Amino acid sequence: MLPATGVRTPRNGSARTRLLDAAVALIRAKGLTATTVDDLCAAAGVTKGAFFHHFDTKERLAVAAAEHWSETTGAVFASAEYHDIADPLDRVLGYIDLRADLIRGTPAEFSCLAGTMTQEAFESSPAVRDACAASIFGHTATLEADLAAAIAAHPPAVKVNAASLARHTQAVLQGAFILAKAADDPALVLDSIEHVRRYLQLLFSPRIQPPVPSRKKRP
Amino acid sequence: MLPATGVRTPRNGSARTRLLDAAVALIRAKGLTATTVDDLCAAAGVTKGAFFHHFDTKERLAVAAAEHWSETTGAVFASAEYHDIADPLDRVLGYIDLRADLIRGTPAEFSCLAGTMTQEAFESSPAVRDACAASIFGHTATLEADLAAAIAAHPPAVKVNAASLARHTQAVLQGAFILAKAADDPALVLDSIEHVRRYLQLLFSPRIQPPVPSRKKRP
DNA sequence: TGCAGCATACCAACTAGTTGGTATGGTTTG
DNA sequence: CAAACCATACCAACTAGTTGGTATGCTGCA
Repeated sequence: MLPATGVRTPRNGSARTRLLDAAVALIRAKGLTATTVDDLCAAAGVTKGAFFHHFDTKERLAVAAAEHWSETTGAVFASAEYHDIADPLDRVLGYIDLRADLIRGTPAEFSCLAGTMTQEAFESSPAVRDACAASIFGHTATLEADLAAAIAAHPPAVKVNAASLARHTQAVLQGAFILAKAADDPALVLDSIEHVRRYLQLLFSPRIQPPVPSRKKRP
Repeated sequence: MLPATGVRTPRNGSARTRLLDAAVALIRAKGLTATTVDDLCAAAGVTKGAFFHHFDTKERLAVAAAEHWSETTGAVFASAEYHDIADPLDRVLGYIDLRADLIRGTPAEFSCLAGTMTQEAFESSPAVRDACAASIFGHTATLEADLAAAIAAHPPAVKVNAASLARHTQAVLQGAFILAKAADDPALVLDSIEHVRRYLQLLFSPRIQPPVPSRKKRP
């Protein structure tokens, strides 16, 4: 017989997962500090006892939320179709186009949890800051491989670094999220995505007189 | 004789200005919500009575801080030397280089107050969000004129919009601030600045076979 | 003398975190 | 196999401290 207590679902990790999902949603909308433990409990449909059973402190929850965020978004990109594209540059552009496709709904729905939390935690909470950094730079790492391959396959006229380029794409997205929030207009994100896309195309497209490498070592 | 009460300086707007300066510093470091009224009063060396004499609510202070930020930073850019450069594209690049020069100290010292506050206020406080938007897009407006002139003087192969390009440069900066905060490394900002700089150069540099305008109107 | 520009003292509501307890399912032991 | 034992998951009520905000009074200047 099922107990009449309602929400009770003593299944493994139910309350924990609900709290993490609530954290992602609330922190993206209101920020970390403004999201109270009571807010989180109400949104997840659990009590404070449950909260502090799973997380020692609110800070620990924030760290766990960043990890949760990395896992869920990581899964989305890992299973995306652009990986199947043969040319590495096209793969990178496929990634860019995917990012554009994901801009739907309100800023709170498409913006980055890690980027949002970083602003509030970078000076006051090293643990949260590091978790955010792991999320952001863990993501750039997935792009970096394709960019390195693109550089090898289509050497740009200018010397560029794959890691730096990967980080730049993330910076553009993070910044575009801020402008979109300020203007309350998701279209601004698409604009900036178009600009990085063009930057990559210009960078990798053959230029006037590509400086033919003299190849002294092996004639 | 100076009163023994110490900090008393009843000069015009003294407490108000000190509160605004404190707000800029504290909010950039800790965020808006985490910065308490008591924090602000302590940093400014005034009491709560003074605070609420000048600002009805904490939200009003945040709005005033955004305006204060616009004024002080606006003055810096308005008096900058890059305006003297003849060529509009070089003027834009001069602006970019100035932004790079301004990256000194910690992220809390060089990052943007408006961008930081936007993240926390965009859903919960329209007044603050609008003040941040005014600050950010007011700044892009100053760049937009030079970009429009650059487009006219050096027509890019691809059709680009001056306003969109101006916003993109801000997005890059805002996003780079976030990455710098996450990694605790100001150099990441310089990296991204270098990328936008190169984007602009590639965009405006003559391409392979610049599509000669047919000029039907005036032969 | 009136009023801008503060200071002091205070408060109600909220905050993160605690306490003591219950329900449930698995594991050990007689 | 069942009773005893125990760990996990959760809950309701409480607390010490903090928060934004208020009420009221003082003080130097125009």
